[in-house]
Amino acid sequence: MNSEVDEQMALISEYYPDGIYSQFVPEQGVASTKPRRRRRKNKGCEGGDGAAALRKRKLSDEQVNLLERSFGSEHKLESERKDRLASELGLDARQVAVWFQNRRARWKTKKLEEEYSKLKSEHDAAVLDKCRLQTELLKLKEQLHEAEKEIQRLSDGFSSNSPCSSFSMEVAMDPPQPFLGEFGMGLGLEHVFYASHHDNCAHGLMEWDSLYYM
Amino acid sequence: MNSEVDEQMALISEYYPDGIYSQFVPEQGVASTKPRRRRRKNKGCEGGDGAAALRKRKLSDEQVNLLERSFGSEHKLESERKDRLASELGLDARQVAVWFQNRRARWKTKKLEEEYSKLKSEHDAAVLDKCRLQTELLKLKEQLHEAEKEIQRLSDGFSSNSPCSSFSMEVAMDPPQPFLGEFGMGLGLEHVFYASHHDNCAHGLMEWDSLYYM
DNA sequence: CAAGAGCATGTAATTATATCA
DNA sequence: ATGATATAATTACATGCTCTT
Repeated sequence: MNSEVDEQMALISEYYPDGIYSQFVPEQGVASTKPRRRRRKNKGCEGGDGAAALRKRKLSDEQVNLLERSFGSEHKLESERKDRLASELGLDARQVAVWFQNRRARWKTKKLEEEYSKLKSEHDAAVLDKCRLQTELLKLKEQLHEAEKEIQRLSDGFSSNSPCSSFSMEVAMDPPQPFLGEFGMGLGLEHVFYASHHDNCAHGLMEWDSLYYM
Repeated sequence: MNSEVDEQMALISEYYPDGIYSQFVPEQGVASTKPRRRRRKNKGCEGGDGAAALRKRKLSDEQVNLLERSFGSEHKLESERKDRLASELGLDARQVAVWFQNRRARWKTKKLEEEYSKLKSEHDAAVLDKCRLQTELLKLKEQLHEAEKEIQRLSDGFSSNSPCSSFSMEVAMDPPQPFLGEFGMGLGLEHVFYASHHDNCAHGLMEWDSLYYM
């Protein structure tokens, strides 16, 4: 019922005459100084089948499965493994190499996404923690203030002073002390600063969606 | 001296016989459930040039520039703009659409990387902040403790009690109070938890590099 | 030094699916 | 529902880099 009319339309796509790569690009006048071509093995038209050099897209599930398993055990691909896989799968060694390159790229992207999610949740937790700490801090300062008043009251109200007490009165009013010197700095991504993003509470809880159009 | 020879290369690569699309995918005996394909315009042979059906990879700088500018002003692409661009550039409307699709994908990836960097620095700053707060908190608790002792000493040493003082003695010993209920939850990426990663200080300052093989 | 292999990255195109007017 | 557009995933290719022979 799903409008899947499969009337013939051919998915081929590419055809390598294997001798035609004419250099002329008719329009699009560019200098085209040198037609130097690199590394263009005999790929394509002498593979195994007499069927003339048809690109075949979409590897089969089995092929993908094996490739995937192989990738799972090791991302790198040495010649030997490549050739073995190629013959096992009935593919070009070139295709196997390309597949691995693309797979690595995909893996990297996915990994970045995962890391982003992880970092995001950690960050949110940290921000919440900061909130909690700040609240607690405020409460403590208040209590300390009360305590000081109490002390003042007690020591003033009765005698003039109380000996053997080295209690200092300058509490709870210390400046925020800079503290951020050098740390694990400047190694990973290019521009990772410790810029004080002055994120007080209630900040930094947005979702990855909105920043699409920016 | 910077290997920036702009020899542009002019390589074509693909050749659409534009009538030959045989469907058979010779070897690779897989089930190949359905060869269904979609939408195969008459592309290629009606562009502007009389040169029959040559696919050229690598759009020219001018073409890319215009596309890029257009993309810059708006990521979406309506029919009208697409057709206009296509004719201005001497490209297929299909190619313009494809270019925009790919461009959006690229943009998204880049954006993710940027967001990761940004989030990372914010996170690091937050962790440092937490450290600072915890230090401060400890110090305050200590001071408060001292104050309590002082109060104890004062109120015990002299009279029995002091009136009009509602000072409570159970300070600085409050439990960490859970606090994380529901918040800005479950909207962006799939799995963003508020899992308490029990990250006390000195944690969470790693770089994006190591997690390659994991 | 040149040639070649492997790899990362960028780009073009295809396939598949979902969505919307 | 039919067609156009969007996204996501794939396949392939080009190119520049590094390292090795």
